[in-house]
Formats: sequence, structure tokens, C-alpha cells
Amino acid sequence: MPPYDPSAYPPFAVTVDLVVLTVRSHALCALAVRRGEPPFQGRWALPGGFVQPDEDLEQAAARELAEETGLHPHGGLADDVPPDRTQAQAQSQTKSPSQPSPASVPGAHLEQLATYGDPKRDPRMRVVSVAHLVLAPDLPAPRPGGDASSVRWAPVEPLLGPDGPSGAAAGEPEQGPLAFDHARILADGVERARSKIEYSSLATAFCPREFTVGELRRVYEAVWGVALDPRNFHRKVTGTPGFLVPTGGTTTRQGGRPAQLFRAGGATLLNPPMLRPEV
Amino acid sequence: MPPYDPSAYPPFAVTVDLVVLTVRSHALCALAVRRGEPPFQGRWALPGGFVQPDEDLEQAAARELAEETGLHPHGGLADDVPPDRTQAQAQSQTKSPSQPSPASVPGAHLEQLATYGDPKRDPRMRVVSVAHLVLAPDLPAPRPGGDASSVRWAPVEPLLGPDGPSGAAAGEPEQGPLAFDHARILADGVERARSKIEYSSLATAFCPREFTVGELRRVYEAVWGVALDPRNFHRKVTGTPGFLVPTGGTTTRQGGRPAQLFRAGGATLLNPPMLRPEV
DNA sequence: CCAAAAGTGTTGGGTGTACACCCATGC
DNA sequence: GCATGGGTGTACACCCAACACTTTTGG
Repeated sequence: MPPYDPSAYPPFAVTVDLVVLTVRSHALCALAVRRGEPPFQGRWALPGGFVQPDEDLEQAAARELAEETGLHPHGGLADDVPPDRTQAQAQSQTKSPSQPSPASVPGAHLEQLATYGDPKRDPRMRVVSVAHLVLAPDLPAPRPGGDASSVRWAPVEPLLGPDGPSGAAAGEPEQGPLAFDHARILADGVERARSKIEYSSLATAFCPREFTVGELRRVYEAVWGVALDPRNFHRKVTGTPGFLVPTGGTTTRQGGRPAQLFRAGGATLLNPPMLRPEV
Repeated sequence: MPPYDPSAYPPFAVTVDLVVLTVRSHALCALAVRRGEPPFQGRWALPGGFVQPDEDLEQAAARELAEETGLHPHGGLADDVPPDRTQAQAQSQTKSPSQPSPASVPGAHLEQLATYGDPKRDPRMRVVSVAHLVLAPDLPAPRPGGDASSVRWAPVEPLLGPDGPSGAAAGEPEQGPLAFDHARILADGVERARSKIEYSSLATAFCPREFTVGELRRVYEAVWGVALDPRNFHRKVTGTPGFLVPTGGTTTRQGGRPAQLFRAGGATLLNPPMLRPEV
């Protein structure tokens, strides 16, 4: 390291940005907030904010998630998650069936994604942003909190197009592409999610606490944008030890023959992995 | 985002730390520098330094690598690498055989690893460090540069032990575990390298520009710490299109029957991946 | 009865593993 | 000749893709 002289180096602002993904009506969606002030006023952006002097990066991400979106997962986030054990925490918590939660949010997943520090990424000053990735089940519409003028779940496909969200429904006023370099951050987050569900059990983070094999399959299909064979998928996931734990109950909420309900098991890594079909 | 008032947030220092890995005499080694001043004076640490106001994070990592260690890879690092194309750059550059370099350093690989921001990770002030991972071929002993009092290649196994480098050779004065949280950063970097050579062609970044299949196999064996079947390994790597390109030459530098020489091909992803044996 | 979704059985092809075996050099 | 490492052939097991078929509900 060079000689230590803090005053010789101009200050950096450090923020966290959040790529919050969920699956809604068969499509992968990301949480977006509308910016209330310049720069990029009126444009959609990823939720995020400044890191406080006394908090860890992951704590800052969890706090921002709760502040700006009203999301208050009771066990996996926003509280006292031990750092660098988020994954194990999110997995193991679903194993205790004695939680007196009527409709509480099951274990969402939070992990660091990457850090973006281009000198010109924010026109106001030098900002280094540590992006985090959150995988959440399908939630009721988020209520705006903090200073975000509005919050919505936006399908990721239009946002990832090369020239902004051109797939806007008629009558919905679109505001151009995402602010700052957030389109790139979102793309990195989506790519991470797509590859991580191949070799880990993280797809269950998109599901409610109890779910069917078919619902889990629709998660894979939405995230990957492909169709999977229901029979082989069923054999695969039920045959991987520790991936799914049957609860004994059944449901017909998808129609057809009643389906077994499962919870996420303790396994976090999938051997062999789920194979993503060629695109 | 909350209302914007830069002065309301105390400044963060932003640094880059480097996990530089290579394979030397059948062992995975990391570059370590001895700290010349407090805190942790005399202890070994990862190379690193402050990000300058006008440079990108990846540029800062490349500059620090050159400054502190004397490493001057001519094509892949330290110069005008386009950000977020490092991998393609490192791969494609080996395809132009017309470089007039007598013994130049082939394409080392540089990528962002993770960011570490625990409020107490540096006792002096709040420092957020963006760690980068470098995979380099076996190089001549690095010459110290900058203010590092000494530099060495240290086998990673002793450094990763739970209680510091206890595997020191007799007579070599050891200085306890790595400074700051660098043991954890190194562990994350090693784990990233171990998993990435499974599904990418990055193991060639540890090899000289021309190498044999056996040399590549010894890279895998050193990084994973396992023994691989030479026959199946040979079939596997030569059968993956785009992974290896024969140069036509042969060598007997490993003894035995002359072996074909290869360069890294254009493929960056391996389908199917190299399978790491159960440990 | 029919549609829809959940599950089970079976089969063929591809791929990894283990290991026998031959090849070409240096000493 | 012999040791050393390079390279090929082959048999077996396993896994996955494809698809026929049965089960259990709602309308």
C-alpha cells in the first residue's frame, strides 16, 4: 500500500443498489422505483441508497429494501442476518414449521452482486455502488416508502432491451431506459439469477413457503424463458436429496389433480445441477 | 434514493485489493506483500491501494498490480483494457500469433471478486475495498515496486488454515495470519478460481502461451488439490471444440514422449464442464 | 365425459470413469 | 533396456430426453 494519507484522496460516496427479482404471472419481474428528483427525474431506477457510517454493506442493503419498498421479511432480511450466512439462513429457516406467521414472507435471498465504480456513472460526484441481488416470492404490491414517489414490479425483458423499455403497454407512460447504469446492473443480476438456479436450490426463494413441483417448474420456466418437460422435472427435483421436503398437504390451486405441497429442504447445492436447455 | 446531500455522509475510502494466483511447482500460490507500516506492520497482506479519483475500479486494480509487484503484462492488463471485456480480451489475444514478444507474459485474467465493507475492517477509518482476482502464469520472481518492502509467492494452503500460516518452513520467520480481513478475501478468491475453472477455459490463464495437455492437467490438479486421470483428461480437453488450438510444435520439457503444444482457443465457456472429483 | 394438471414407467443415446494398452523420447 | 510421460481403445454405469400411460380433481 502507498503511504497512508487519507486527506490526499478525495472522498467517495458509497451506495447500495438492489436488484429485487420475483416471478409474477409467469414473467420475471424486477422492483423499480420512480426517481423524484434530478438527475434522471421521473425515470425508473433500481432501489438503493447511501451506506451509513456504522453499518455493513449487507445491512445497508437490507435496510434500504425495507425503507424504500415496505418489504419487511420477518426472518431472512432487514433484521439481524449474520453476514455471509444469508444463504444458509434463508434455507434453514423454512425447516422450522412452528412459526406463528399467518401469511408472512418466507425466506427471501440476499447476496452481493457486484460493484460499479465508473467515474462518470453519477454526474454529481464520484459514487461507488455495491449492487445486491434479492430473490423474493410473489408479494402483494409493494407500498412506497421513504422518498420513492412510486414503486412497481416491472417485467425485466423490456428493461433489458438495447434501447430501453419499448415494450410498454399502450397508455402506460414510459420514461426511457433505467437511470444511471442500472440497466447494466439489472442485466448482471438477471444473469446471476439465471445461472445460480442451475446449480443451487435458490429457485425456491421465488416460491411461497409451501409450493408444488409445478409451481417450482414455472419459476424455472419464467426465469430461463424456456419450457421444461413436467415429467422429467418432477423426477429430477423430487429425486435430489434435501432439495424438497414434503409437508403432507396437497392443493388444487393450479387445477387438475391435487399436487403435493413441499417446502425447501436444507440442501443448497444441486448435484447434479438442473440443466438449462439450449436457447 | 433519500434526499441528496453529500456533506451529510462521511467520506469512505475506496481501495482495491488483489488476489493474484499462480501455479508454482505443483502448488497454488498467491502474491503477498509484507506491510512496511502500521497497522499490521511486518505482516503479510494482499497487494492493493487506493482508487484514484479519475479511474475505474478495474483500471485501479491493473495499475496497482503493475505498481506494487513489477508485473507488466503487455496485453491483458495495466493498459487500456476495455472494462467488462477482460475475459474476451484475455482469450482472444492469444489467437494472434504474430506478436513479436520474446518471452512476454501471455494473457493474464483479471476480474472483480467481491467488495468488503465491514465498518471495523480497517482500524484507521472506514475503508471499502473492491477485491479483484488475477490468474497469472508462473512468472519469474516478482520484483518489489512501490513501497512494498518485499513480495513473494506464498502457497495458499497454509494461509487458508484456520489459525494462520502454520506451515512455514523452518528458518523462515512467519508473521502470523494475513493482515486485515485478507485471509477471508483470499479464501473467496481461491474458491472463485476453483469453481470457475470447472465451467470456463480460465485454467489456461495459469499456463504459458504454449503449453501441453499435461501441463494444463497439472494446473487443474494444483488448483483443486486432487489427482486426475491423464487419459480421460486428455480426451476431454482435446474433445471440447475451441478450448485448445494445436500449434503444430511439440516439446519434451516434461520428459517422456514428445507432447503436442497448444494455445488457448477462443472458447470461454466449457460445455460440458470439467468435473471436479468428490473430495 | 372432458380438460387439465400430477405423477410413474420405459427406453435409447450420450457421457463420464476406470483401466488396459501402445507410442516416443531421454538416459 | 527401462523409466517417464503422451496418447488411444474399450467396457460399463449412469443420467437425461422423450414420450406413453395412469391418476385425480373441476366443470
